[in-house]
Amino acid sequence: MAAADRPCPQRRGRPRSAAADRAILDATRAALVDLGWSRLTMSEVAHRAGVAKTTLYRRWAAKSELVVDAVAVLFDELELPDGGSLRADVEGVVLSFSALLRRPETKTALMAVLAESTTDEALRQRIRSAIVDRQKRLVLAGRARAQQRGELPPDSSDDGETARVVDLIFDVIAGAVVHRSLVSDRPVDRSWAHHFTTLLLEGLGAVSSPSDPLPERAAQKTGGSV
Amino acid sequence: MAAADRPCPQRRGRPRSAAADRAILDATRAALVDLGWSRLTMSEVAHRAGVAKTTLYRRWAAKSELVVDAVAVLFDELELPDGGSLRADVEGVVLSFSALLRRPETKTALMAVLAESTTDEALRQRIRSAIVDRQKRLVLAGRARAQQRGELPPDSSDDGETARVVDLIFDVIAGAVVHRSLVSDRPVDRSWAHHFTTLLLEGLGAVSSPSDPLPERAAQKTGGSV
Amino acid sequence: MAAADRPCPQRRGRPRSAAADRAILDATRAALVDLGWSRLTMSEVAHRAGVAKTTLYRRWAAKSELVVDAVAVLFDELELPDGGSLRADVEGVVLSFSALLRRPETKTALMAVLAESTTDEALRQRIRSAIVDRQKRLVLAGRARAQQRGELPPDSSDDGETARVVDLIFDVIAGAVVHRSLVSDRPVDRSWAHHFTTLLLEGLGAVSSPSDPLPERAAQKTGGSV
Amino acid sequence: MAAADRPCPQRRGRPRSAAADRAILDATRAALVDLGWSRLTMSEVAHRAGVAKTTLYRRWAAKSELVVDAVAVLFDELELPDGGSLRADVEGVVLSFSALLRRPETKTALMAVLAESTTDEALRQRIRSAIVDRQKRLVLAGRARAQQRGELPPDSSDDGETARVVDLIFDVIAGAVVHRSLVSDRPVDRSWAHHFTTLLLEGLGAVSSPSDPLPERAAQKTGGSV
DNA sequence: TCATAAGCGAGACGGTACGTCCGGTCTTAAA
DNA sequence: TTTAAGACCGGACGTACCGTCTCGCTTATGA
Repeated sequence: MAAADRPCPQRRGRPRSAAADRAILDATRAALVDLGWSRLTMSEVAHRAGVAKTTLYRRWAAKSELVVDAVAVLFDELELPDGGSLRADVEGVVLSFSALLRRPETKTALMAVLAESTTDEALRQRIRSAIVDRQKRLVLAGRARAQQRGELPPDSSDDGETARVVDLIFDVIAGAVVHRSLVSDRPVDRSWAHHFTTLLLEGLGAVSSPSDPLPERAAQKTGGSV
Repeated sequence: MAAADRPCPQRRGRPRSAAADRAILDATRAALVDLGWSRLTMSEVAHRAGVAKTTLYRRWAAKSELVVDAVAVLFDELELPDGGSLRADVEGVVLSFSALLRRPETKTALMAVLAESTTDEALRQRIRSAIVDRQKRLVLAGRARAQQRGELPPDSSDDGETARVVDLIFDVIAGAVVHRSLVSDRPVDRSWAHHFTTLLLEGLGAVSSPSDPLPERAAQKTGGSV
Repeated sequence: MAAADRPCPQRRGRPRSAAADRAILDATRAALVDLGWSRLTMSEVAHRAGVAKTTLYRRWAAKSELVVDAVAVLFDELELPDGGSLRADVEGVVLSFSALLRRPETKTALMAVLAESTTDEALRQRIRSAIVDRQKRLVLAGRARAQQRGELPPDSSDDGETARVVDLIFDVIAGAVVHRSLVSDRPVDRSWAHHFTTLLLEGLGAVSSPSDPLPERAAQKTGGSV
Repeated sequence: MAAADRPCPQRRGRPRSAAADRAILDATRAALVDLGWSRLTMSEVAHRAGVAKTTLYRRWAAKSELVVDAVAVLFDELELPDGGSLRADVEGVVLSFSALLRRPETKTALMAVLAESTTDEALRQRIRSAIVDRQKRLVLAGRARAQQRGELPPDSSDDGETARVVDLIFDVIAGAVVHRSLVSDRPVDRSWAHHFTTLLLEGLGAVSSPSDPLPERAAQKTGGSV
């Protein structure tokens, strides 16, 4: 993203240092771990990266933009290994997403840049394109697999309809995990993931009745049917 | 909350001004609207409230604590009017919660103090006791009504089980609305509320099939059954 | 001078620290000695004085104003001990003025603030009122003594005439000493002072003829007559 | 001076552009007029000259050296037209020197480089050889003419004695004019030049008595004898 | 009743970080 | 090799807030 505004491969004068780019983003993540968002300063990042402040400001206009780029790559590491069933896939993504949110650099950074973005339209777009919208690929992948398995009906002919459903599921899964982790501040463990998945797949009735036992670990491995 | 640390009803010397308390909280909300979180300063609040900075710091140790108290009262204004059905109640709370999150003072403040709280245990507790946990009353009320109507089975004899379910539903509803509003940055309108409620009540299958039409306004008023 | 803008002895709020004033001016002089003008920084002065930069800027808007006030007091230490004759008085003031200009804090500061003042009218006035005009007292004192001794005719009845003459003598003496010391960069010693005084008192002819021997030290002590 | 460090008339590779030299010195003078010394930057000079900063630093190591070279040429333009008498010659040089000091590029530059030179021996020598010592030619010329006219006795056989007198007169004339112009900040006009010359030629007594009327313009043209 | 204790507005205090600017060096491609 | 362009590191700039402090003053008791 930092390099996105280079109009041509070689303009004139000395080109920007790619090593500096890397060092800055690494230093930003390290500083986030040590200091959190509010005590993170541009000076500190520059110092840790062995770079002058001007070099930093040449690339990123504000702390929030720098942090978005620094943590975006971590979200891209999320994957959706095939668990063999829709339930297993949902539980898997819930657990791996919550593991990501437990990392200090992501949890402090994510909420902070979102807060910043409420009064900064450009930042809002940057967050969505660099972090949020990219993760919908996980929902799309899980949905496609479930359709192949016959667990879900094939795509509607209406593309808008499909997008609406994907967005909805994305907001519900991501929102629930974020809220549990960072707002309610309680652990997203196998048990919670199981009950959440039940609610998602079967609705409120299924979790309100006392008949949703947490399966044995062995049982989970084979994957429960929907 | 500001007064919570008074050791006895009346110490000695001049008592603290209640008018100052009010003026400060009002000024904080107004400044949040105008400036957002990151440009909000203690000096600005003091100036707007017509109060010295010392008066402010005598009551709140940090910007984040002040803001928590200032916006907490707004969350307490959330209510759950009886919509006649579980579906109507859920849609109602979704829409009124999202309306609250559209207010500039809440949306900028909520994410910011949550971000702050990731590196501040005391603040985390303050947020939970002043804002988050209080809203579970809405889930409890809706659930009780639904049980009275027979839409949900009565409480399990296991209190832990009940708390688990209430927490889960709370995280799913609140998380989905917050994510939709502040992260995906898309509107929580009647249509979205309807589809979300369908997902919550009936599970993934119900929203994936093309048979979940948004009812007419009139139809919604009478409330759809589960 | 720094305190000159206090409208009343005690306005409101915490009064400014007189100790800080003193520490800053002392630190400025010390830093001038160690660093010279161009490497002198506000940060360095603040650090040496054990004072925050804000405290500095609250009193002085710019480095040049600070330095003017810091060195002005040194110029006020110049005195004109009665040497018994006009010649002795002139030689005395030449030597003590040149001694002052040999001090590193004055020689680096004086030219620098004068340079600054060429593009800053306010600074120009500050320099004149704080440093330059005050030294005319030396010319006035020497002139009065010489008149008492009968070495010079009494004041003209025309005040403008008197001021004109005083200004002229002041510019010639101060200018010659400054030029010799700082521009030509050669020493102002007893010998130079003697010949300069001869020129001043008797005119060009007296120094151009080879009949102006430097008197013995003993002879100078008793003071040569004009 | 800029070219003084060329080891041989034609090194190897592309020769330095003489046009760049001229453009840089012109730009320096122009920038001095517009900005004064302290706001003059190397970048600004480079930009105005249409030259890269490297080209500038290849020729001058520091701002002060560049400025010395840029203004030195202006001082070389001073001349001493024969006024017919020693008095006329002195008044003439006083007025033309003060006219030079009224130019913004000289007045701001001269004091600034002198200030800089108080902590920089190399610069001090550069200033003396490029600017100061060259002007003694004016004193020498005036003195020679006066000797030819019989207004002054012929040179002493002692060369040191002669140099001492020339230096003294130079410091007195230049110092007085600089001090009047830049320190006292008052005009060097015909009247001041007349009284100063009287003091220089006849000594203090001549200006202290009320008998030194400013001659009519016509009278001055013919030139008063000493 | 009046001393005492705490509150109050004001604003100076020592700090820290800001984002900008400049100095002087280095690295490109072109000449 | 020099040139123009411009990125690089370093560091000072002057400003803005932070949270604390020191003032003179006010307001309620409780001795």
